Amino acid sequence: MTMDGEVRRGDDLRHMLRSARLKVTPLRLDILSHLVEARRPLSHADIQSAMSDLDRVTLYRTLESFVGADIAHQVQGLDGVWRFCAHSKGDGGCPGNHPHFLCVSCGSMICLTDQNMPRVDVPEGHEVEGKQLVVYGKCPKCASRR
Amino acid sequence: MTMDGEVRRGDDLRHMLRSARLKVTPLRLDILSHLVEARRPLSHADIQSAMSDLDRVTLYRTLESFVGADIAHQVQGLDGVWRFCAHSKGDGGCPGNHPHFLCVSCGSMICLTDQNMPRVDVPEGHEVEGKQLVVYGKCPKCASRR
DNA sequence: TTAAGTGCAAAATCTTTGCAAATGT
DNA sequence: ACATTTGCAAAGATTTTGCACTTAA
Repeated sequence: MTMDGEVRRGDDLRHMLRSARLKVTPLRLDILSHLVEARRPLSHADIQSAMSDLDRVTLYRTLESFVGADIAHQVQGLDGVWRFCAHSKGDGGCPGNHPHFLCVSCGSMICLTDQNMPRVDVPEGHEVEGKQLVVYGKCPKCASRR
Repeated sequence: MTMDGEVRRGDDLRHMLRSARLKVTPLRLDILSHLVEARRPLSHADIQSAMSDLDRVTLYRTLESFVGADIAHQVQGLDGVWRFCAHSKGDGGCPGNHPHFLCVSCGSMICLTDQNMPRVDVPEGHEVEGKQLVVYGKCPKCASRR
């Protein structure tokens, strides 16, 4: 990775936070960076193990602020675990609303950004605000080693 | 409700449990009855408040046994709360796999049994075992009282 | 300067585990 | 009779709250 690339990336992260009216702090840059780099939804545990001495509570609040400021969204699979995905634009990013795939064996989740959310009809009077579609099964790794 | 209806229903419940190779106990009949009558997914809390002096742990295990024996399925919305729905056949039942609607305001959930699950393409090598689609928004009650 | 963010301790919840007593088949 | 199921107690895990200290703007 070039130095230019790193600088660019850092600036992007700062910009994401600033335009979301969140203060730019080292910790937020760090957490956001992890989410963006991952390019897939990460669980609390994923982030914690990646950033060893990170306070649990602070992580809860940071992720909450990201979701609230709409620079990330949260999804959960059948396992009840929340996973967070940054809304990075362009290049493999995770911009909008799309289905996710969850591996029930290893717990990894990926975004299916090339798929659209289906149209669903709801009974008269119901107001739809959004949808969440999780496809679950085995990822290639877990499917093969069996 | 006629006496005949009640007798029939009780027999149905017994039959559901028996054919799932679960022992027929008063408690299971009671919990299953609630799920079947509700005709929509009920949360832990829903069931507990409906059955005042019910041991939490026993409820966990009972619901687990229902799901394991495949006479109920579990879904969760964006709120991270598990909800359980009985697989009662026919007449408004909740037999298969289908989308659900969750009211983000009051937390009630309904089955959209008239809608099919969408087809979703996953990347090469991924094995799909199932899907979960939750549409969220406001139910008619919560949409109107605003 | 000051409103927002962070770290630590502690509380409140939620979920699981172990085991003895009760119960369906 | 015997394997299941249930209720209680207690452990474990997860999530939230409060508050003093620090930091970005």
